[in-house]
Amino acid sequence: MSNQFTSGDGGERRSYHHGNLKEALIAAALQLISSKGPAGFTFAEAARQAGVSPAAPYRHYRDRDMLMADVAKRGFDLFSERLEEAWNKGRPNAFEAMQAQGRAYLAFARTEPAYYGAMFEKAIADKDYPECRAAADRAFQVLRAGCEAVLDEAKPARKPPVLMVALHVWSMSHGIASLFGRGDGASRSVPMSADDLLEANVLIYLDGLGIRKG
Amino acid sequence: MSNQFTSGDGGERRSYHHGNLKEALIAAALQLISSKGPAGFTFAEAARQAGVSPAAPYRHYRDRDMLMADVAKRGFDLFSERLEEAWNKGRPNAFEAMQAQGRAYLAFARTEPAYYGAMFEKAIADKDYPECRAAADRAFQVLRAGCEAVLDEAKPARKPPVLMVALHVWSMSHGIASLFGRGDGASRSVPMSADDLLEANVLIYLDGLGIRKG
DNA sequence: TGTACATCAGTGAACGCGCGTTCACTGATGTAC
DNA sequence: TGTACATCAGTGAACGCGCGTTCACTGATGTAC
Repeated sequence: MSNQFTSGDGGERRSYHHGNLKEALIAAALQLISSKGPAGFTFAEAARQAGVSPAAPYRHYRDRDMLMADVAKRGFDLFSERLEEAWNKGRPNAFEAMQAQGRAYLAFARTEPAYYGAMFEKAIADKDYPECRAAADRAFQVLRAGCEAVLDEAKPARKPPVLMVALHVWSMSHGIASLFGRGDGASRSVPMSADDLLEANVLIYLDGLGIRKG
Repeated sequence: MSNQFTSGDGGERRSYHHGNLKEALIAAALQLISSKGPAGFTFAEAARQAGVSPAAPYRHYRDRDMLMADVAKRGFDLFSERLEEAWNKGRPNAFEAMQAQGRAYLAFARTEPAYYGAMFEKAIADKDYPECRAAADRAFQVLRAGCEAVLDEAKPARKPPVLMVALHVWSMSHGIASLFGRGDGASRSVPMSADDLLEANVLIYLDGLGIRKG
């Protein structure tokens, strides 16, 4: 199967078959979501942008929502990778690695607002898309594993439930990302960067758990 | 100006003039947003639900987004009221009052998902709607005042910047509300209530600031 | 108190548009022999 | 190596639909005198 799609975005094809339509649809969806929000993405326009008739996408996705769910699923997969990388197997130590993970969280929301929007603002119920949900769960497990390692390393006097800590870290990250750390212009302006805000929040929180740097 | 709108939802009018169309449009918008999300709300359907021709809303709002912004603005106003009530002038003490405010935050997101969606997920830039933005700022000031009172009451060894603390409290609340505490079914299921999660998060955070109950 | 009139808040028909989706179809590709 | 054929991945025309918005209009209301 030779790959005949062209490199540019305008993309006139040379052959009857596109050769890479699925990927092109995902790319178009991301571009549309990032410029007009998850609600502004349409099947028809994605097709147009991929240089293909409006019926073509149906060879690859059952309907519009299925494509949306696939975007979200891929977003979660990429998100997991980024968090995993940042975690870097807990080096140099769990405490530092967790800060890096927090920065990676915000970096993802900032640099991939389209994925982030598809993941958290898609107007479809993820219970109808098990693959998407599973990918989301995997991403959460990465966060959770990090929290567990931090607790194991620090051995605070009273060890809190790992799940609770992970949910807290997720909430703090997501709260800051959605209020102040979006790549698009929708974020409120405040006199601190989202990164600084999250780092401080997590540090104070860990302090409250009896965990200090070192 | 006699008020001739009928009590029921179906609402057949008796006269040529509606008498209360603006309010009816807001009500319809809320109902639509809560059942189909902010993106699922249309001007035409709001008119239909108010029992009025599709041209009528233009007597009250310049366009669809203007109505959306008004819903968000009213949401922020109501939100401010609820937070203010819960704060109850800092009684019995600032620490307790802040917990009550946290519960009120989640209660608002849970019982008024339509307002909450309009406030935080409307796909319009609030810089274009100064009244909406001003209402949002007022709501934040309520949160901020609460944080300031808590700091004043507790006088921790090192007093952190009030603005930072307020942003943290807002982020934690919003993070938990949007991930776990929506009124609609979109929330993930976790083995703790959103209320418990937020209370614990704030307590641990305050502890980290050197502020303890009492 | 009655009446003329300005203003307000609706009507309803129409417009152009883009959407999702379907259909019978066809060009290109890969494979069996 | 050549050929017949199944399958795959497109086309393009068409459909019904609901949307936002506009227009000239009209019924109801409030007010000046």
